[in-house]
Amino acid sequence: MSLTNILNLVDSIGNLLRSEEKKFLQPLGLQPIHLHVLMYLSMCNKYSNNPAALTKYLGNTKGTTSQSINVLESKGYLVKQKSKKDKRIVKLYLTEQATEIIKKLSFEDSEDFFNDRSMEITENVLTNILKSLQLSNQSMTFGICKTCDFFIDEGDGFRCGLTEEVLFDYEIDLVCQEHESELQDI
Amino acid sequence: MSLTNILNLVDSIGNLLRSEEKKFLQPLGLQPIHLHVLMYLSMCNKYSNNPAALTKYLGNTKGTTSQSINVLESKGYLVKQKSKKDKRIVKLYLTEQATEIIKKLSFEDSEDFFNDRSMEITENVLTNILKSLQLSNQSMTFGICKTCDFFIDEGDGFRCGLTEEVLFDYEIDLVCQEHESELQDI
DNA sequence: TATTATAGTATCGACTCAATACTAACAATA
DNA sequence: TATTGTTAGTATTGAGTCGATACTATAATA
Repeated sequence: MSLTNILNLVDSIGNLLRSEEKKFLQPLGLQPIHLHVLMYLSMCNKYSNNPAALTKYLGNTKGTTSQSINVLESKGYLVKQKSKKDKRIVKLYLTEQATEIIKKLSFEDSEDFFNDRSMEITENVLTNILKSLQLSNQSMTFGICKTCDFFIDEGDGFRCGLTEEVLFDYEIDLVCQEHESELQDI
Repeated sequence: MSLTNILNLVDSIGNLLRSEEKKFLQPLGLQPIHLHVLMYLSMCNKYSNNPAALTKYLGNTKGTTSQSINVLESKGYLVKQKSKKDKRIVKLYLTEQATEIIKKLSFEDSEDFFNDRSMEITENVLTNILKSLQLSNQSMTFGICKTCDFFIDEGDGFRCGLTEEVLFDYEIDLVCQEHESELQDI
């Protein structure tokens, strides 16, 4: 029972998921990287749906990211829109065509497969592993809004302590590139 | 607490590991796929260190695998050797140069980070997730020798029930392409 | 022996990716 | 306001991966 074992398992599951992804994407003429872009955009918030955040998330160069985006745009999976606040920034929005693909690839929960307590512990361990890896590599944390240190619950609503903006209910479960937090206890 | 959450975590950790891998591999002139080949060869047994098994494991075509192997061979990371039993089969062996790279990339265990019971449960849940994914996709299981249904403990030694061959101690922790097993209880 | 199946290779075109150089927009300062 | 530097993103090009196809060599089978 060691961290190495767990990381090897994570890697094996990842390999398998990617291998299955490939079979699914082939007929659509898409590459794995394109699906990762779509997945990211489907779960990130309004501060994080731009090429720069994608570049950090994917670990590619910005030129490479730019090309991946162009491919997806030309195939109708996303649309670009210049930010009005800062005209250098491009906002990326998924099309209906893209969200349908993502829906097909999401897993239906088989709740009866493991007991709740085991799932909870597993989720906690993995969350902490992810965070400690992110910390030790000085990479962006890209966590979920509501788990961020900047997140403020005002009782009658939510607010981001960094941008000072009000957050709608649906936004607090999305991934943010500005996410910051300490490790949780288990 | 759901399977989807856990798979998303697995995916995120996988993305991060790959992103870090890339930074490490860049100066060596290697691609991620090459590292996966080396990793696989470092943990597979004598029935599984051939291009065909690699092809199944990686989910690529055999032509693609052949090219990846050639790149690694030309850079001195592995050597080929024709099987004497079956002259169609090529055995792949890692060089010293390759094992050094793998050593650098393996994680040192930080045992104090999580408690043993949590780690054990996590490992178990992930193992079962992996197995059920493998089953539902009819993909090769590629499990560890000693967890295989063909594995025989004879008291004074070990044996493979499929090939009938005697197994040395160091072999029973290696990955085998012929691995078969049922799901474990948790 | 003839046929079929298996293991692996060679070649080529499509495509990804990194590197480089570039433009446009913003920010800071004098 | 003009200057300088920074940030966000794009365009181009060359190296290299990958998949498809066609191929050789060996083994298994009828």
